[in-house]
Amino acid sequence: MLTIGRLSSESGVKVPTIRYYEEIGLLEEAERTAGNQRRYPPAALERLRFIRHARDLGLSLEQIEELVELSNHPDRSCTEAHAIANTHLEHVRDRLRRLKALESELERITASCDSHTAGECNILSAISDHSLCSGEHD
Amino acid sequence: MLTIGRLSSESGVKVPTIRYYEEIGLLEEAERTAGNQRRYPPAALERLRFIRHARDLGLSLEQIEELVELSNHPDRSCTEAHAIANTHLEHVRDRLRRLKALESELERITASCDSHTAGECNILSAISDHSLCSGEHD
DNA sequence: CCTAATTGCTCTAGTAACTAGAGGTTCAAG
DNA sequence: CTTGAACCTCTAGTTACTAGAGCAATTAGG
Repeated sequence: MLTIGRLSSESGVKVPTIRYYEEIGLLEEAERTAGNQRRYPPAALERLRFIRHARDLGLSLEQIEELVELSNHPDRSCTEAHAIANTHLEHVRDRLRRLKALESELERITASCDSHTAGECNILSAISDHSLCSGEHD
Repeated sequence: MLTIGRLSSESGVKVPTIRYYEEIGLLEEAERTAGNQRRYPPAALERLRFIRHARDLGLSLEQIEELVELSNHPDRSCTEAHAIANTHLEHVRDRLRRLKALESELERITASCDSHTAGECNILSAISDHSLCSGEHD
């Protein structure tokens, strides 16, 4: 059985975050010692690592909850898992596209100014003026 | 003088958001009619468009506040504006890098599964298993 | 001039995903 | 048995809004 601190250091998820996950029902409630402290079975570490990685991948807690549910029922179709992953991939690609447009625009903006007083600073006017943007962003 | 609704539709910023901006001091307090409704001078539209565009560029309200401050003092050095824009550009490039790593990983994950039950679904195990990731992400 | 529809007002509370801090308790080592 | 680290609960704060309740003002049509 692991303490919450141990679970935290092994999973890379902070202690208050673990308690938070329990609170919102993403993590099963832990057993308690006589003194009311949480003790976790090794399986909790697996689960937390799963959650952690999925978070790193950018999935929302809601999506993760669905995946956790799914892995609790190994007999169910994994179509949902595919759907979640694919939807997310679409999302990521979309963000990539918009970030690239953004990068060019910021490059243009920062390159456009070589003055030294705010009054003639092109950065300020470039930010005001959306019409100069080449592509659309966000 | 513009009503808040007009200001909203011309700027693309929603009405409650405009009130929120006023509340946090990002936008000057508007004049009021005898009946307590806000009325805005055309300059408010300029300002809101600036804010809107800066938000679209991904700047935080805090950063925007600095820029607004700066443009209120045209005599001051614009070094700060450069710093803000450059820092943000760095941020964007960083996110771009990580999103690309993410894209490859998601591609790998979704391509890896052709089963139909959650029990043998590679998506679920791939998400558990960070060690398969090629690059680091987030 | 009156009425109805639209737009406006304030206030509270909710969202995501945590994080920070207060104030107190339990545990493990020496 | 004492001490100090780790634990507990609870409240409130973060960012940038959004939603809704309940009511007041404005504007267009008749």
